[in-house]
Amino acid sequence: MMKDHTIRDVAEAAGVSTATVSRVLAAENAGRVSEETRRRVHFAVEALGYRANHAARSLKTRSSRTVGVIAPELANSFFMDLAEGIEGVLDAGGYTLLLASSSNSVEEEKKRISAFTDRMVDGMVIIPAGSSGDHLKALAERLPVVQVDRFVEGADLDTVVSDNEGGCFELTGALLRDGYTRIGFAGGDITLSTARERLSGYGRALAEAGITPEPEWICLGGMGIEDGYRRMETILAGKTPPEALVAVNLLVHLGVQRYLLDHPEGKMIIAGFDESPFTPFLPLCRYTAAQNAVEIGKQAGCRIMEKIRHKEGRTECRIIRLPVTINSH
Amino acid sequence: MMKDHTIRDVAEAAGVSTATVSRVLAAENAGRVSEETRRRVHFAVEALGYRANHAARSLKTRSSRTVGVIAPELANSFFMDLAEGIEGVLDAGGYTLLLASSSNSVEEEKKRISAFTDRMVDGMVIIPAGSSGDHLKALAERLPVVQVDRFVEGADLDTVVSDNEGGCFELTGALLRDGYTRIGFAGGDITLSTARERLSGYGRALAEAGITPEPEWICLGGMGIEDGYRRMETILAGKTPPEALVAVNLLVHLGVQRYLLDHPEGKMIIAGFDESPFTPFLPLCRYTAAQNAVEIGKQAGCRIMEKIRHKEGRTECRIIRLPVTINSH
DNA sequence: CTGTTAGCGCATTCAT
DNA sequence: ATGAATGCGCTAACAG
Repeated sequence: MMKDHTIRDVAEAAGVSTATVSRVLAAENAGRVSEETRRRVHFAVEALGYRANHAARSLKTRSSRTVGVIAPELANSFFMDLAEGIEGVLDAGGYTLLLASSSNSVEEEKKRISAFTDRMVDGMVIIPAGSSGDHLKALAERLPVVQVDRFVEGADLDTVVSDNEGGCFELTGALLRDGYTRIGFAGGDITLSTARERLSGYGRALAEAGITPEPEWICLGGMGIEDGYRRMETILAGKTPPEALVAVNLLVHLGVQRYLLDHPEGKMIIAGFDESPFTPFLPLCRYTAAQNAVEIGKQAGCRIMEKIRHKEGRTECRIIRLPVTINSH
Repeated sequence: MMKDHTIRDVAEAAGVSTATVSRVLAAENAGRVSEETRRRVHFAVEALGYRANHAARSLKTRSSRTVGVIAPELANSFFMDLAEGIEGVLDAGGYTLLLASSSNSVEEEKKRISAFTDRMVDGMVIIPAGSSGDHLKALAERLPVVQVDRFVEGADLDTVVSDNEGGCFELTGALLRDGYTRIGFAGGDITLSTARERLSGYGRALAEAGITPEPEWICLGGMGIEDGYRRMETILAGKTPPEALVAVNLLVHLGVQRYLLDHPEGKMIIAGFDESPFTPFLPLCRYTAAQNAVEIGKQAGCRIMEKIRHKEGRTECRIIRLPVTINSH
């Protein structure tokens, strides 16, 4: 087994000083070194199987060539598609991704942020767990931050999100064009910007059609499967239940369909935000608004890399909105 | 904005030496310090908002209190359930999880491993991307390693996996008890231990029932949705297609059902390994074998923590097999 | 273009 | 029980 070599070993093997080795290895920056020396150093590195000590480098440079990503949960393919999009960009830029879960809790999110700053990540991409963003604002004073998928109040940060309002407007519009007028909204947690924006798009579509929805057609709350299930129960309990429904996200959509599967007496046409490989099997699903999660991730990855590279201070923060695709089934 | 304080600042504020601060902060080990001093140090730490420099500590101790997890892909809820199981255990033990994707490539896996060792992770949990495991074996010489979900050849490593053989035996048995005798197997990549073991369980069930499957009932290959789709095409093209089918995993299962959705003339009852919240909507699905991914993760987390704590050298490696649950639909 | 030197912040002997 | 001194491996001035 090959002992761990240090930069000094490489220096000796190549017959140069450690500073020279460091210059050769320090990226393709302007560390002026003769071609011959460079070659010898590289050779020694190969021969010894040298790997730079990351901790020592970080200690010295106060940078770790990593960016931290915090998602509300790991077991959510939308978030992970996002993460993979980010990872691709970072990889290409020689950066490594650190991934952690906030378990949908702002408290946990704060802990993760601390863990990441302790590890001297050069930047962070965050899918905020909640709506309070003071800690994110404070964080952004210290290092590059990009928020994705969701907004947070009171912190103007670089942001990459889908066009939730427009998407839900279209989704609702598709149902309207099919002739439905009594359209409900199986909504979500309005402390999340996504849920608010989607509700807003739904509302605008109805308004433009001159329709005033019954209050009991609109049902808000959590955004999990169980929430969708109970939400459907509530909506069907109204006097004049809607004949069609817009679901705020995939999980609520799934819960809604599960309820309808268990209680087939309730008929309903559904247009749902988000898509999945399983969507073709959801019997009541008529339309979906597909987000391009990987692309969101890529954009976020590019943005964070830009900010890191150019050490952008508080430049005006950019907000990127990506379109969604309406599909019919 | 609060400047970053060092251990020296804390020492001064508390009127002690840096060595003492270090002793107080170095976990709850036997660093003998008087209660009074300890109190003063803690107070100073709080007052200054001191956070130890992780890089410096790692450089000195050659440990980072992190464990790396490598999954073949992030956007796979089975792997991420696993990861969350691991994370829970690590968290409780004061360790941090680093997560990376090998993109189903052994080459990428090697790169990730290097990135992790560079970062001085104290141990690694790996879902192997392929069947070649020399690099894993070599890795295990250097630090604690646990492989999960899948086996790798030629490296005896600590392992946590589901009872794939038994699960598939039961799954097939359930179909047999329903009276089906012509049962096919929409299998997967037999370089993966999971696919091999499941095939084996299927074979044993048929053998015990005295049934010899037609060769064309068994179809192997990739383990994605598209693979399942094409696999179904192949299986139905045989002279005497089976009347029921065991699907090696969720993705192949999904692909199979998608084919059958597009070609309703093919009838088929399906028993599939793995489950998902969408399973109730798969019309042809009769049985599933549900793995407890979170539990696998927990076990793996516990095992890696044990090995790290006790600096277990090459103790005999333990293989943990977790049962799966057969559900009918 | 290259070598010498001086820390980065911490844990850890070795004294006391 | 505590302090002083040393060095982990690396990069960044500063010289030459």
